Amino acid sequence: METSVNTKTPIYPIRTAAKLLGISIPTLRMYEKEGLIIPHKTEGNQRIYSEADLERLRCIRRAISDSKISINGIKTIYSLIPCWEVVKCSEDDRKNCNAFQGHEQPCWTFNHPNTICADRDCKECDVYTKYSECGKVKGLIKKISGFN
Amino acid sequence: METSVNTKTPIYPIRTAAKLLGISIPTLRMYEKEGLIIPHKTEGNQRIYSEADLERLRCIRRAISDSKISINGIKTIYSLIPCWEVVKCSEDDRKNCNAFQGHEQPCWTFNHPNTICADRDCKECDVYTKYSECGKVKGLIKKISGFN
DNA sequence: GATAGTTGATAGTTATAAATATCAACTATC
DNA sequence: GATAGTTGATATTTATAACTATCAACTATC
Repeated sequence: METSVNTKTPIYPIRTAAKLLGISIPTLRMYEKEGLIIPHKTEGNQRIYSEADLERLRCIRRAISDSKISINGIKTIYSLIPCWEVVKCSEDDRKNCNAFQGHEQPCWTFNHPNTICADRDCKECDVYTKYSECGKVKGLIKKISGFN
Repeated sequence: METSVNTKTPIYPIRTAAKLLGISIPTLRMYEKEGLIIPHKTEGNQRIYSEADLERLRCIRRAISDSKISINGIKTIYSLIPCWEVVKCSEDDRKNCNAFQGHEQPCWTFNHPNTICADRDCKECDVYTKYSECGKVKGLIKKISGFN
């Protein structure tokens, strides 16, 4: 168990995060509303970002600014992540899962009643943390088909 | 072997296709330049579209106008289609294949020297014809992981 | 308890992707 | 061979997604 400060420790309030990324505070809130990012929150509901969150956000910014992929495009790409292979959910889970059925929203933006994910915290889940960019998504698709 | 006129038979010149879709001729040319569509061509290099082409284009239009996915987003999504599972290419093929490695362009926009695809006509390939929309792409990803 | 920073919401701005218009050179059809 | 339609290329327009500013109500820190 990691106890010291690491890349996942939330430390930056929204103003600092925005400044480090070179964007405005409302933009950060929008990315969250769109389901691209899940920052930590304080008891008083204030957002705090970790170094890993910033890295994820830089990745999102590259997709938007450099690769010219729209936010809805990014959401759709995230929705293609084969999450069922990552969390190893059951056939019943998949039947009950809106994320498995759809292709508009990332799985972590859904409620998951009656699935293995119901008890889990999406922002700690590998599906959310490990496949933030296209190359990694494609890498996972290759992997589940037996290749690398 | 199908001999009569079917959905894949090229019949519409560009003006007709544009009118049927409610878009301009330059827009149709742009979609082709971006690699979203591969229309048939006459001996004199003029485009002719089939009913299947129109259906594909309607699907692209929905992605852009309704789902708000940018053209580069659509290209990226197409690049995630696990084509290697569809054409059953060899490990050597995959090593030599820019489509397998990348995630910016659909595989049918690449030259495929030194792969099984070198001899094939991409616009007849299942990769191009069968996975024109997101739901179908996700369906294929599910399938190769053993589910439906 | 006063100051600084946050919240979500709405209204407004801006940057630019997507679409169109126009062109001279070429192809098709009668 | 004349008319209509096409080609690719470049320049221009337009629609709007992405972003920002501002607000009163709330939270944090001294």
